[in-house]
Amino acid sequence: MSKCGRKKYIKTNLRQMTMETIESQQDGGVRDSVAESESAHMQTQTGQNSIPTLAQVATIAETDESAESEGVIDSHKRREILSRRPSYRKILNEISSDVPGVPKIEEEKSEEEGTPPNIATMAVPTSIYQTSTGQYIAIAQGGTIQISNPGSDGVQGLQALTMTNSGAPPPGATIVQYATQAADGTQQFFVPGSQVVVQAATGDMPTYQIRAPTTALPQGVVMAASPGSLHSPQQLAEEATRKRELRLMKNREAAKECRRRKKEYVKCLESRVAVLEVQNKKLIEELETLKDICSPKTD
DNA sequence: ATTTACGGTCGTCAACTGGC
DNA sequence: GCCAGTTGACGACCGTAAAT
Repeated sequence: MSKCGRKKYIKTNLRQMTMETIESQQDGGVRDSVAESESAHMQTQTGQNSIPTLAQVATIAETDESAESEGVIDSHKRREILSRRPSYRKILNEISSDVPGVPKIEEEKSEEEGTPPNIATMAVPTSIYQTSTGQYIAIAQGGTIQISNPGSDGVQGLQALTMTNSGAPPPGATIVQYATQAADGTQQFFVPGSQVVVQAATGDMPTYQIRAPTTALPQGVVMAASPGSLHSPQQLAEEATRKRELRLMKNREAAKECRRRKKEYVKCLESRVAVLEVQNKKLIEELETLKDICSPKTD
C-alpha cells in the first residue's frame, strides 16, 4: 500500500469511526440512508461533514425518529444534515463571547507573514502579483509598479517604478508578466509595450531597467492582461490562465490562513479544556467540603 | 544503509457560505 | 445570481524514528 493510500485508509477509517460514533448516539441508520445512498461525488460531502456540530448531531437524532418511521429523509433534511459546520472563526468567536478568557480570532492579522504589510498601506493597487522568488509586485493606479520583499519590514524593501516611457497603456496591453531569473541572474517582468523590467542588481538596493525583451518567455510566466479588449483566442486563453493563476494564488494563501486558524482554534479548545478541568476539579473539591460540613460524621 | 510506518505541511479542487 | 472567502478532502512530498 502506498503512503498516500495508507493515509487515505486512515482517514477513511477515522471518518467511519466518527460516523459509527454518531450512529451509536442516534441509534439509527441515517448514515445508511444518507451516505450510502449518495454517489461517489456526494461521499466526499459526507466525509467532509463527518464531524457534525453538537447541534447537528441533535438534529440528526431528532430527525432520525421520524425518518425511521417514514423510512425516507427528504432532500431538505438531508441537506441540513450535510450542511457544513460554521467556520473556526465563528465557532471560536462564539466561544469567546461566552468565555471572556478565550481570545478571539482577529478578522485580519496585521502582521500576517504571508502578505507584506507595506502593500496594504500603499495606494490601492489594481493588481498584485507574487513572483517566484517571493517578491510582490503591485501595479498601482497610474502605471506605477511597486515591488516589495515579504521579508522586509514596513516600507523597507518596497521599490516603486514609474513607467516614464509610456503614457496611457495601449488598449489590451499586457500589464505585467513576470519571468523568473534570466540567464544572467537578473529578474525580469514585463510591462506594457512588450518591454521588460529587469532587476539589474540584487541586494539591499536593487535597480531596475526597462528593456526590450531579449528572450522568449520562460516557463511559468503568468500573463496579465486588462480584460477590456480581448479578441483573439490566444488572448482569451491568456486571460483565463491569468485568472486561474490569480485564483490559485489566492486560494493558496487562503488555505494557509485557514490552517493557521484551525490550529489556533484547536489550541483555544485545548486551553479551554484545561481551564474547565481545573474548574471542575475545584467544584468537586468544594462539593466534598460542603458535604463534610453538612453531614458531620456521627462516630 | 535501506526500508517501512507515520505524521506534518503544502497546493489544489470542489462544495459551500455570505455579502452585495 | 455573482463573486470572494472558507474549509474538508485528497494527493504529493518530506522528515523522522523504528525495524531490518
